[in-house]
Amino acid sequence: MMKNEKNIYYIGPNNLFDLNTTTIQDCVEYLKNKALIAIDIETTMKFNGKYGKREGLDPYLSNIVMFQVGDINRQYVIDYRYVDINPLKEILESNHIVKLGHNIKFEYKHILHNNGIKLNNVYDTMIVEQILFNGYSPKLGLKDLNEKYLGIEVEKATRLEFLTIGDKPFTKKQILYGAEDILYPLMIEKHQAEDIVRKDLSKCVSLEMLFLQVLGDIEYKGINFNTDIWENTYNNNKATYSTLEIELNKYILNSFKDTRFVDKQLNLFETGLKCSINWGSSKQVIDLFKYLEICPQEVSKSTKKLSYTVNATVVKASLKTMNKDIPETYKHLLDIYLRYKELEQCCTTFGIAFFKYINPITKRLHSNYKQILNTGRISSSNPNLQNIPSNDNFRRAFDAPKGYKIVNSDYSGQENICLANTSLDPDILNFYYEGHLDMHSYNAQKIYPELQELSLPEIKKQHPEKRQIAKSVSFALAYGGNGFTISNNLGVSPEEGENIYNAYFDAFPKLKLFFDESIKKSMNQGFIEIDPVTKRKFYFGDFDKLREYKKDQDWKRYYSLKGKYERACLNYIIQGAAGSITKLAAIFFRKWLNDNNLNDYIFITNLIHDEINLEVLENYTEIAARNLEDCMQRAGEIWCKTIPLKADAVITDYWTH
DNA sequence: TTTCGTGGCGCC
DNA sequence: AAAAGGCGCCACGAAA
Repeated sequence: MMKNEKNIYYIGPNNLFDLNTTTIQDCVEYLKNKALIAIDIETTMKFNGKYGKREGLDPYLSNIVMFQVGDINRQYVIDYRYVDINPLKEILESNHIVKLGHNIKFEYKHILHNNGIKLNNVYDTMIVEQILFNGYSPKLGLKDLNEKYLGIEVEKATRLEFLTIGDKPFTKKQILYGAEDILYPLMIEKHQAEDIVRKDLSKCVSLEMLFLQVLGDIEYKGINFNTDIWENTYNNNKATYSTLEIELNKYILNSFKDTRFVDKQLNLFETGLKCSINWGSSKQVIDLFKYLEICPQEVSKSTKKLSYTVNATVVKASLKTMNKDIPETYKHLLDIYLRYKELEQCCTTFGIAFFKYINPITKRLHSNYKQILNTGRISSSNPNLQNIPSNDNFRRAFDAPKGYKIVNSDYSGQENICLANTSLDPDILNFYYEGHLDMHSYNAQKIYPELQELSLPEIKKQHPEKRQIAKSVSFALAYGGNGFTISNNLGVSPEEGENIYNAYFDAFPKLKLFFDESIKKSMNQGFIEIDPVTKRKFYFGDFDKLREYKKDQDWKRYYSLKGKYERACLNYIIQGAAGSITKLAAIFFRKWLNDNNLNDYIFITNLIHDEINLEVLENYTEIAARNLEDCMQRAGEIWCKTIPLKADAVITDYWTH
């Protein structure tokens, strides 16, 4: 069905066109018994661009201008500036009527902000597209899907007109555009529906549609942020950082006066020498270290070539190996440089630049969450709240507002327990059955026969280096590493790396079998079934390329891509199950809040993969903590049937983890 | 001036 | 014949 003006009903003042006009009551009557309706809104800047690009997107900084709602036969275009949409409340909150949209988290937040209405039973064609074509890097814009499914080209200039529309009446073109924005997603849904069934992704879609509301709530509420504490941390770091920079400069001036690393200043006011190195530039520091013949090398992740590097881990390792061969003063230089680097990110990414993310209205941080990554996990941006340094100096700034407490809960050993449950390796299961806590010592004991007679605490105490090796080995292997990886990481011979690899899998033979079969299954079917509950999938989008490389005997590319896919086969099922579990836990918790009318007292403020954070009004902390743990454990039970997944909640004054 | 790729590093 | 998974943000520096 194509766009048809007869199907469009306008609700608002200024009936200037030959379009049907009607009332909000008629709209309610028409929609109230439908099973599926679509909604969309157009927004405008609220403060004339005072807050930059965010205006028009951020619910606190925008106004809704147009509100579109309808089904495939009839689309209502409402002038939100003049028409109260509250009569639609029951429909929007109904659990029986599906509200469909494209990126409907946007509508969810704006309608919540402007009308206090939380959309229920939502359905998002953008999220569905991601689920259906995960791995193919699908284009997700409504424009892209219109072209793909409907063969329709929609010009987007009209959308931009809304940003600055003010109180001007709609043009006919704008009204038609508004109607299209709900008609087309409804048509796209029909095309996607078959695919969902064919690919057995209904459960995944259901989970994500519920989880969408969780993210809507989190993004809208934001998280409390104490600028004084953050700034204090910054000032402390900055002072040391500057001191170290001066020390570095002095060192160069004293020791390398006549090199290209020192500029001679010849202006009238200053005479003397100046260190020309910008220590923040890895390129310039590499240049210096090469000159001193102390620059380590590493295979670059992007170019895959052996290149010089000042990566802190690599420099530290090289410092160890070079120890006797380099002058004391070089060691001193490297030492200062490493301390300087430690503070670099603290002063930039996690410095006062962070303040730009504070919402001018709420004074809180409202991160954007990307709902579905390849593995099924989520990501956070603007700001990224998933990579705040775990150091208290930073996390103290995420404290409780007055009258509130923070509740933090995380799964203990989430990915390890997922792996134990999917692989069912008896020796891993045994670790849990016997109630051990220290997985790395346990692994060390499995790898090294000489540790057989010791207890795990004894291993930790007497053989920390063997434990450390076991830790690094199990980490590498869970992500698809092999003997070569181990030898690289530990700086041992390839033979030794191979030995450790074999010792590890000799100790966990069922794990090896599970890994081998997972790879075989996925590589045969052309996709990874990421987890058995949602049946989320990752498709090998470049599978054709793989065949091509093989045909062309381009072995370099062939093995590179093949290896990448094989590693994904292992890693995605571990990360992915964990990701879905946390999503479901948050869904359960949101439901508990709704069922018990606790939405004004308890708020989810952040999700960090295996961790859920809340802000809770003081009287509700116990009940919130207990229920959060319960929701997390109930979600865990659905995936982890053999070894239970446990969550520990703490009630604190600031983010502690 | 803006845009883009890279190296580097924070988190799980 | 490659060689540990998933992200996002920063500064730099070259290209546009």
